[in-house]
Amino acid sequence: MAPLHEHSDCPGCAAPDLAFATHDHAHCAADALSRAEVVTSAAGARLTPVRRRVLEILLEEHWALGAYDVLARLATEGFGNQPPVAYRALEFLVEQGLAHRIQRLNAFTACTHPGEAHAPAFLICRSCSAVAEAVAGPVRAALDEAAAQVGFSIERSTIEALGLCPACREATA
Amino acid sequence: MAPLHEHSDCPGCAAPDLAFATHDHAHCAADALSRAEVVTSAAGARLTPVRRRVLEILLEEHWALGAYDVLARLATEGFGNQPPVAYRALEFLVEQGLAHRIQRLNAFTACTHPGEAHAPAFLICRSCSAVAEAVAGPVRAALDEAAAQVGFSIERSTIEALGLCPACREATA
DNA sequence: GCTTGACCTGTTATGATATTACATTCATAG
DNA sequence: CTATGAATGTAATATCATAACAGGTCAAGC
Repeated sequence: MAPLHEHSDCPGCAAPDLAFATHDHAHCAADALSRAEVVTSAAGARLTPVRRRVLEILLEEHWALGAYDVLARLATEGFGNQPPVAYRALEFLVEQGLAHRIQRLNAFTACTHPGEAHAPAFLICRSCSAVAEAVAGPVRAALDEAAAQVGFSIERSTIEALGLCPACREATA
Repeated sequence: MAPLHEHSDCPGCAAPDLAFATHDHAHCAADALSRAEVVTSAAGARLTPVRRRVLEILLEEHWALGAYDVLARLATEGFGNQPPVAYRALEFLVEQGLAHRIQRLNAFTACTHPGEAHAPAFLICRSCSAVAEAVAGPVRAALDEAAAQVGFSIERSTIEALGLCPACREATA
């Protein structure tokens, strides 16, 4: 799929470490939303009000939200306030590649590169909680290689790192 | 730390894909236990009865057990039957590098290479539930490189792959 | 325009995983 | 032998997740 705008025009969108870089976040979020429209309609799926709203909520910040955090937001806005409401919308977004589940945090984050095929790796700052999607190609390749050596075939992978983002490392030092 | 025996003498222990290979499991488990004694005493820690028993339970099979599974076993053997009993022992084993937590499964597995420094990667068979520790050096190196590119410093990493082990892939085909 | 069927949303209820707080027991250094 | 810190036991509760079913929405085809 072609990007909806030239990323080289957009300082921030071009960065792999989007979440850690200062950038035009309103643009970043609006772009993700419009890509979401494209992705879902191409898949013959419907980006309904709840689903769209959940994505908007995830897009507000570059960190991960628990399902119950999302649910609380939804409830104040007139949507249902039972867990399945949030879990179903989140599951849909993950299936469509519009959001990711962070296993370490039992939480969800909006995808910063929707519509682009990628097996993501996540960098999670333990100080400010920001979550960035790293360039995962080489990591995934190394993992595939390790699996191939023992005859294991990988279907899904979880690659997450916990540590300090540049800004927090700076602040700590 | 020097290994407690020559692994080249031990078909199975030499394999990186121990969990997927047929091997002398009694030996494998006994070896892990004796290494555990060494590791804990070297660290000035105590391998108490509960802790030792939890490790033995994890060592019975090469798959991951939930904290409540472990707890149920402990309870039938006269140990406490409240969650903290299991969680504390498991936490201790993880701290000592004698067990690992599998984030994807919310479960724990005995380490197959205790006493050897390693940032592990796990291969989880979705069919037989076996969990193997893969050779993770190159994977971790690639992840470190990706993190370094954006100035992120990694403290802990989670690398897990879900798929089919050689035997189950064979059986499915 | 009606029907029908698929999908989506909402709710109840429950299950699964994990932690806090505090009381008690145990091992060991002094 | 006793003081001390570590380990264990227990109750209570917090947090995360799903099963099962009822009702509503919407668009395709008649």
